[in-house]
Amino acid sequence: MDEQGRLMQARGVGIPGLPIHGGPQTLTPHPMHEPPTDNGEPRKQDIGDILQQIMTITDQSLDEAQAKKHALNCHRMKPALFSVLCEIKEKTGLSIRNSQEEEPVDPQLMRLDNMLLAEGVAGPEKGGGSAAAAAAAAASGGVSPDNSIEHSDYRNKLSQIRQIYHAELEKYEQACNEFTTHVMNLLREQSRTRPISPKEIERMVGIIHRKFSSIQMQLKQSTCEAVMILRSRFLDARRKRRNFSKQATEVLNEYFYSHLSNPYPSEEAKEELAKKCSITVSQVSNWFGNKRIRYKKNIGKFQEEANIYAVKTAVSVTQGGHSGANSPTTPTSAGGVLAPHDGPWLQ
DNA sequence: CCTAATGATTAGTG
DNA sequence: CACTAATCATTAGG
Repeated sequence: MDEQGRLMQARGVGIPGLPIHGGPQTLTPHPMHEPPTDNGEPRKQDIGDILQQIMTITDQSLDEAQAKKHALNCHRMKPALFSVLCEIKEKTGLSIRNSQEEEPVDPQLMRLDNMLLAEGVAGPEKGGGSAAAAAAAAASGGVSPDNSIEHSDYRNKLSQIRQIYHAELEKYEQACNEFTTHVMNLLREQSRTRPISPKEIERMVGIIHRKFSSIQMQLKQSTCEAVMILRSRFLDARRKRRNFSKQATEVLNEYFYSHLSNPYPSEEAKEELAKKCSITVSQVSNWFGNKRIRYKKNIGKFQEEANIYAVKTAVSVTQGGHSGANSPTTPTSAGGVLAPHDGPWLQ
């Protein structure tokens, strides 16, 4: 028991180089490396007393402790003692060990940052932002419908998200700075009454920053989510499908039925049709793909439509000169169905 | 509501 | 890569 008590005490203040005077008289330590100065003993005694007071201060009543604290605080040895204790804390790594400096730049955070940048949420201000967003849409979406009407809606929503994101980010930043200065002030304040090394403060600031950056990551993550939802809601044309204008379908149908024997527009023809209908080339291709398959699947259903558009005579199809004598008569005379049976594309 | 029409997407093919 | 065929998701209309 006695031994254990000694051990505990020794563990508490038993610091190499700082002899203790708390134990039994018989146990006066005599470190070998202590310089044999004449007045070494009184000084050691002095420090030992201070330490003893510090150790017992928690056992005392508040008022009494307050007075003792004050007395200790004003002791001439205090600064030196504190600096020594700070050094010891550093050396023993009492408060370190959680400083995995240079954390490997969390790959997930990188991913989020890159994505936000690509979406134009994080990057520079307005102009570049929307351009970046459009570029990203074109790059990943493959098809970038420049139908600006609904696109502006998308941009509005995106800039809304961005606004919120930046506001939140700034709020976090401010809160972080506030908290940091608060903690620093607190530590500085405390450093008058307990040994705190500057490095410790530095480390504390680092911890705070890491914590806040993890909060920031949450913000980034949810922002990314919001952008993704917006994307799928507005840019996925499948969801936001708009029928082509009457005029556009007219142009397309005209081409289709006037080239019924070979309804495969060349790339140039597609480009021209796209321009005329103010849609993209891919949309033209989609339209023709759909039209061909649906026409073939049920020719009867399209007869009426065919007759309407057939009044425009085919121009130079691959070689079909058969319909030369066909004059554009009144639609009522088209009771006899036009025969599209010459389509090799029907197999 | 339901259904047909319709533009877009996807898997599969050459 | 262009195309077909099937399918999805939305729109228009009864």
